[in-house]
Amino acid sequence: MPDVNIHSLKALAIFKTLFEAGSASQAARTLGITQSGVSRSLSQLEQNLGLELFLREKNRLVATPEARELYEEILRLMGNIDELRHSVLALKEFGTSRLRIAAIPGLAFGFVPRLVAALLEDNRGFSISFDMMSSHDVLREVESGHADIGFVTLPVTSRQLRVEEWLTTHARCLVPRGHPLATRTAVNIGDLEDQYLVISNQPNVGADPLLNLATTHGIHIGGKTEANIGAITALVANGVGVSVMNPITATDQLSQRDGVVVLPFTPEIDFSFGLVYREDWKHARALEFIRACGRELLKEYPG
Amino acid sequence: MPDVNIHSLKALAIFKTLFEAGSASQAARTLGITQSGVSRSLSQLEQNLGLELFLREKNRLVATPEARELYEEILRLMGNIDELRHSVLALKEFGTSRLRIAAIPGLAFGFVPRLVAALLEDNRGFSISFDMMSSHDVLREVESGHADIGFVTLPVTSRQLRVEEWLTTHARCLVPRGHPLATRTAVNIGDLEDQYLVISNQPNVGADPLLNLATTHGIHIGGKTEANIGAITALVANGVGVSVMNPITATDQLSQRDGVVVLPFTPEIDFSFGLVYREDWKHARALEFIRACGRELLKEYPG
DNA sequence: GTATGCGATGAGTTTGAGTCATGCCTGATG
DNA sequence: CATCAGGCATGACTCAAACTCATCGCATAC
Repeated sequence: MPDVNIHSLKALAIFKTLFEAGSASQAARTLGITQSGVSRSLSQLEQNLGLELFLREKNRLVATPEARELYEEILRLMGNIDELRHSVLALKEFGTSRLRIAAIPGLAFGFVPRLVAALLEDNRGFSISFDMMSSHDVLREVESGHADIGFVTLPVTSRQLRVEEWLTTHARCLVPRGHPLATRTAVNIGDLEDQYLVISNQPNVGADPLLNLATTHGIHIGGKTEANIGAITALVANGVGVSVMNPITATDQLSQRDGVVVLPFTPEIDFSFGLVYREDWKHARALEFIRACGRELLKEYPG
Repeated sequence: MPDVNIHSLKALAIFKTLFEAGSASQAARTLGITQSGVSRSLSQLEQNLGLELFLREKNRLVATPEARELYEEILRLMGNIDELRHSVLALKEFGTSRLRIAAIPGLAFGFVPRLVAALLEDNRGFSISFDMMSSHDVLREVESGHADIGFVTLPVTSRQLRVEEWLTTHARCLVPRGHPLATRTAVNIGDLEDQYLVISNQPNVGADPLLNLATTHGIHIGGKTEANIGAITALVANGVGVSVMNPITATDQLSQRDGVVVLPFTPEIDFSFGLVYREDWKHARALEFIRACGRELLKEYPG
């Protein structure tokens, strides 16, 4: 029984051109080979597959329904090969074609998606997987090799990972438009006396820097709502309370939302985030590219 | 710049074996060629792709991370090629590798799925799409070429389509266990006097054969619920009423459901279903195979 | 009838995949 | 330390597959 051999893509490619061209002569011209080459390739392919692909009617080649279906299958395969080709290009250029990213929620709805878009714009060959998780889990994922790079808030401690600071800035105060504080040019911790606060629900509850700051300054707050960082601006916009958060996440979320005023906040609460990756990634050419994209991107953020 | 050529699958296959084997000599043994052939193929592939796939360390080949990624990509591609191979096999055997089926709801939850399973069991190369719709829409889909074959209740009229009767039988009466009629050995239309009926909600409301029969026999029914044919046995099982339906659909639905008794019904209400396909499909080898599968399947249904 | 375009095919040529023989290197062994 | 075994690279060669060339038969257009 003729085993369906697919030794040569060439025969498939010739068939594809032939099918598209409609005649062997035309296909030959397109391919830059002779008509006899096409004719031979076809008859050989037919023999190989055990399929009659073209009827020879009145000295013309007429595609059979089988040829039509095979053509579609081949189109699919060519697409797959194209993907492989793209992967190879990414592999050449960046040393990898697969980039698994883990990031904290504060960066996962704006900054990292934009970074991913920028990366893909330069090379469609990248196959990217992107997960959002807590800073601690980001470290674990990168350490264990389940992710290639991670974005975390600094400082972090990890013996195994390289840590690269990308940005250090200060937290801003988010105030609903119409709120008494909204007309100020800056907000001080003292202004938050008796204010209702919206804060991020971090895993370590006592670690919220704003609450700690309030405590050390003897400020009594009016109450607090903990929420996922992705929902905080929405809560602020709806007048639930005021919040203090890093300007990156704030900018990401406020780009489409009105009704929130962003003000400087004192005393300064440091916010620092960066990139982590395993030791064995230190030479990956992709890193340099990611850094460049990130630098470019950060310019678009205030501060 | 070296254009990433993927002329030969052979080189990729050799690389794959090499990667799996870990050494060129072993790969050569596996492939039944010589070590020098593998060595050449590799260095050529590396040149082609412009990638260093193996480091030559102390006279051993050591895979680079790039090689690892390429290997995974190649695995994927090989899988795709395998799919193509299967399609070709289906194409050889049945003249098609794609089968688009449209069927009426009464057959869509049991008979046709089982038929599809039987087809796939014989040849995994089939790519099947299956839709459920009204008998009228089935005809339209097949006529328009959106579906290759259709299953409908007969009789149908279509100038363009070939119609093939597969089974003619008589409708049965479905009675909830515990119902006064449940102990009978057969049910006559007269027995339905004052009974609550569950009937299929066909598009043409006045066309329900059971209701028509009742009318002509002067039978007064206690009431009726129209329901999707897929839900009728469930309604009967829960004591909503009795129903009369074709034995194929009944069997399909009752296989996992207790609480319903199926009885012969008089006078006989004919039920006939069959296959429709376009003229240009009359020679498709797949048809013969589908018929065989169908015949086999029908044996498992009662009478 | 002639010209043109298409496909098939026998004969000849080119190409490149694979083999053979060989050399180099390294790590194990006694 | 000497030897040996196993692994990779490479120059020279071989051979089959792929392609070209030349030519033929067939259909259609003018």
